[in-house]
This record gives sequence, structure tokens and C-alpha cells, in this order.
Amino acid sequence: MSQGDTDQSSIGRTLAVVGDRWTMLILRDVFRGVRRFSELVESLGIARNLLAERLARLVEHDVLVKVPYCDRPLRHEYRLTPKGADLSRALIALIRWGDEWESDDTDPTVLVHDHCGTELELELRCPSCDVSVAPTHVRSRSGSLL
Amino acid sequence: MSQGDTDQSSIGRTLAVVGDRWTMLILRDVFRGVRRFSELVESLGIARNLLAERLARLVEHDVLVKVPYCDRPLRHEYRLTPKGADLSRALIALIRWGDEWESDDTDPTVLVHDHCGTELELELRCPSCDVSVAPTHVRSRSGSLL
DNA sequence: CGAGTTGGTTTCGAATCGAAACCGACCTAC
DNA sequence: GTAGGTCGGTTTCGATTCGAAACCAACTCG
Repeated sequence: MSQGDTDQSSIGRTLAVVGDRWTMLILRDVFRGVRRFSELVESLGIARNLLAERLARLVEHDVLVKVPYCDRPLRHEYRLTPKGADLSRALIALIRWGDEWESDDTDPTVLVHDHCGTELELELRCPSCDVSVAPTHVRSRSGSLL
Repeated sequence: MSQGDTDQSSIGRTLAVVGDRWTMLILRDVFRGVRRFSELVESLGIARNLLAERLARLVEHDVLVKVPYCDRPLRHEYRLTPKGADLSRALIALIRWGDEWESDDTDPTVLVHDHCGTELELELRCPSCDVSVAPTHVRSRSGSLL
């Protein structure tokens, strides 16, 4: 990839960290509690070398941390940092889109509020107008997004 | 990629459509109004063969449509379908994360409400409780997500 | 006619992926 | 103490994908 934009825009920088076919899948598993190397291999069907490389990149970018879960023998697991946990919105947005538009009507990952069970909405809000904002009313401060 | 999960989970199916280093960047440009082949090449610095392949995939998956913008000579541009427009939440989530955590403090893409200019928040809401829901209170109907 | 523009396709070397084999540190059982 | 197993990788190597550049077809303009 050259550079036309890739590392000099907000989304380009995001994709430099999580923009490949595996990383978001790995993070979804970590969110769900699958945190060890061999569990991730098993759960995702990813090649071990790729998983090792992706985890190293995520640690390097401070999305995950490697913490010991056992001393004898010394073993580690991968946990989300606050930066990593903050990817939940993106992850949820991707999951919801897949359920809405690419579902084969079998196993949607319905996301619900944990104490009432209602299906959640991901909503763009204007804190000062206190209203939900449609995508067509979003602008970028330096030019229009939509 | 084998299949351990890739095409049988919501997010796996999403990533099968938009999960590579270029597709979200292409879509961001289309959202911004960059819709023609040569404009996209110029704006992104993407190789022409890759752009052609990605656009074909997005059309095939009904994320974009090819519409004529000129009859003589016949020329086309790519527009978002409703399905494509619905990726705005994911796109916005990725942009915001990049601004928050990967910014080099130069050119954040601040997203604002078009008629008051306030910076927008992407919020997970429970429509029945009418409250904002933290990522830690999200569950999947078939097991916990976080 | 010849030159320019648009929207691609073809070609080919370089980088990345994926499957499998290998490895080192550390158990546990015998 | 040594054989076998587990965990978390690393190495190897053929297959796939990427990226840069050249090429091309359809069309317009002068």
C-alpha cells in the first residue's frame, strides 16, 4: 500500500491497526473471554504464525496487554486495554451490520441490554441538541462527510 | 483463510465484504462524494486493478451501485445503496477511534452535527430503558459478548 | 485524422498468507 | 530421570494476493 491516504487520515490510522481479515475477529473473541493463544487458534481457525503476529501488533499498539495467568509454568493471556475496550463501538457496529444485511437468517448475534434483554441500538447523538442524528446530517469539521 | 469462524458469524460475514485494508477507505470516499474511478485512484493512491476488483465486489454485495452520470460518452459513478449507507455507523466508529487513540494531533476528522456544529457521540442505547448502555452491559442473546 | 480522457484489464515481481513441521520451557507420571 | 504432554510460539515453503506499470477500448474534441 502506497500512502495516498492510508496513514494520514483518522480511518487510515485505525485500519493500520485493525484493518485486516483477522484482527477484528481476534478482538471479538478477546471481548468474549477467549484470551489464550491456543484457545484463539481453536476458536478462529487462524494459522498460528498469523495469530502470533497479530497479537504482537495489537500489544505494540497498546490495544491488548499480555498478562500472566499462571506462574508455574509461566503462561500469559491477552487482555484489552482501555484503548482496546474502546473498539467495542466499532465491533458492535460491524456485528449489527452483518446481522442486518448479511445474515443467512440462522445465527444472528443479537446484542441486548444485560438487565432488560432489549435489543440495543447504536445511535449517533448530538449531546447539545439531545437528539439522534441521521447519517445525512453528519458533517466533518473540515468538509462534509456524507 | 480457512473458516473457523469467518463466514459463519455476524462479524465474519461483515468482514468478508468490508474487511480489508482498502474497502472502508473506498467507502469513506464515496460517502464524501468521491465517486468516480479515477477520482478514487487519485484520492486513495490505490492500484487500479485493486480498485476495480473492490468496486466489483461492493456492487456484487449490493453495497454500491453503478449509475451513469453522463450519456455521451457513457460514464458511470458509484453510489451507496441503503445497505451501503447503513455502514456509516461502523465507518464513524472507526474514524472516532482513530481520532481518539491514533491521532498524531494534526488532522482529526471531527464529526459534527450539521446544524449546530457540536461534536457527535456514537452511543449504545437501550430503547426500552431509554438509557445509554456501557459496553460492559452488553450481552449477546446467545452468551455474553463482553 | 491525431491527441486526450475515462474506466478499466493484463502482466509480473514482491509481499503476505496458510498449513504443517519444528522447538523450548515447563509440567506430570512412571 | 526420562518419556510424554501442554502451551506458546517460530520456521519453512508453496499458494495467493498486492502493487506498479504498461496496455487497451470507447469515446470526444479539435
